[in-house]
Amino acid sequence: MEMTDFELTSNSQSNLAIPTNFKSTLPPRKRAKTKEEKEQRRIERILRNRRAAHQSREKKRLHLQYLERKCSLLENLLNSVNLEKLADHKDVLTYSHDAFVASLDEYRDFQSTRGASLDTRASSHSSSDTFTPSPLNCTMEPATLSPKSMRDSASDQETSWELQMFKTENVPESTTLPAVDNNNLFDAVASPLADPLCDDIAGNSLPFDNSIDLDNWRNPAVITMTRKLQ
Amino acid sequence: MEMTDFELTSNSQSNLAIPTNFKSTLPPRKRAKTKEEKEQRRIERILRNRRAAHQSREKKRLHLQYLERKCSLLENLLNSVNLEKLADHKDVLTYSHDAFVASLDEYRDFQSTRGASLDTRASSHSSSDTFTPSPLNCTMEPATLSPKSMRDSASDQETSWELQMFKTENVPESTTLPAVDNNNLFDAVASPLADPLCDDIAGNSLPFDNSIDLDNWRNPAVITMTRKLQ
DNA sequence: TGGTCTGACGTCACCGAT
DNA sequence: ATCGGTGACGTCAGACCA
Repeated sequence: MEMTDFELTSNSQSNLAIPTNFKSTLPPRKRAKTKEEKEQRRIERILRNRRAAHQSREKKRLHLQYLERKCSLLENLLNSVNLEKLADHKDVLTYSHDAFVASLDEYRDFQSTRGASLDTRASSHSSSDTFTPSPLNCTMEPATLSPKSMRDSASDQETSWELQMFKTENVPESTTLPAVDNNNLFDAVASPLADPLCDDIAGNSLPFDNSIDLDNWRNPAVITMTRKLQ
Repeated sequence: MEMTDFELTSNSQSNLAIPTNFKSTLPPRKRAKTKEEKEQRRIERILRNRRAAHQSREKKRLHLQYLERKCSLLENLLNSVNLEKLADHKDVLTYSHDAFVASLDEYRDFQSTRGASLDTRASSHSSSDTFTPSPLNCTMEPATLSPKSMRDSASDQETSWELQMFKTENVPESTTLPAVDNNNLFDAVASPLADPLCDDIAGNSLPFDNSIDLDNWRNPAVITMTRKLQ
């Protein structure tokens, strides 16, 4: 194949260490004349493109994350109002009653017809490693997720918390929380939700008056549930 | 390079026509002995994997499409009610007024902090089934884009779960969730998590105050649960 | 023309399940 | 040990922009 193998020795492998700093030694706006110049241009372009691809993937990933969070928040909001009653309060409807009902029907229809469920593997990943709590968060205002606020804001009777589990590098075993078994946890989560986007689960089989939303796509899974306790 | 070029002639190119039908001529459960057998196994695996990758991509694409549509419908629905007025109609709120306002604030906060401007570039590439996911113009630091964690790849083969809690309030002791019951999804999920977590919070062993730098690189693989109680 | 960006592909590494 | 699924990567093709 020969592949020019000039200096692009990385035909198929990770080639970690993205060439974030490489300079073109060629004049930027000049027609390449020599075969060699052409080659160098080509190679530089490939390097740049490699980097661009990386950025593009990252952006896409963030976009996905954004969409998932947005859906989650929107559903939360939606679940905190009684839609049936709402339909009769004309004064809170922006448009007509019919417009509202139409939107609502469209959404419900979408939710019911749309399979959109993927396998329920929920790959529990790493059977024996540790829960290491740590504040990630890009998306939240510091004030919003301030650890203080969850400790001493007893003023509000509304309790809402979110847990996020995410993969990170391994940490020493000593800090493990022994009681929790990841596998069991995930199995417990995944198995009842074996079938599709579990909007109907909230409806009948489980004592939820709110929604559970299992996102089977993400590895391992994103589960959003809302429940009204007494 | 020579690359065995047995029958895998497609080193780098599209090679449309996914081999949907190929049969293994090798016994399925037998140790490969011959070099040739091993080679054939390898090649068949590569073909199968090529196909699997295709499916996986398709699935991901559909999921993205699903999320976009869902968000869109939810937003439609939301836009058809006057949220300000709604907050005062306690009879249509599922929970408390505060709960509703909290959800609303959370959503608005999210919307404002996230750029959330999709450029809605009408793709000319419409092949009638391809959906272009409107690249989000996410506001992020330049550092986020830089391929930082590519460097510390020495340890990235071992991952563990991290658990994070954000936007949370005090959970009443009386509502501490009982032991895991497979029929109760929420309990099954929450109790293994809630107990150690709460214990650790009480024991202040969770460094919620420090902000660990966000690993933007790895997929967060998120479990998110939201629980509301009145 | 030159550039970037992104969809799609094929490959590999890794994981869990079998 | 083998297999399927998937995250990540690098490459190419093609769009769009300078």
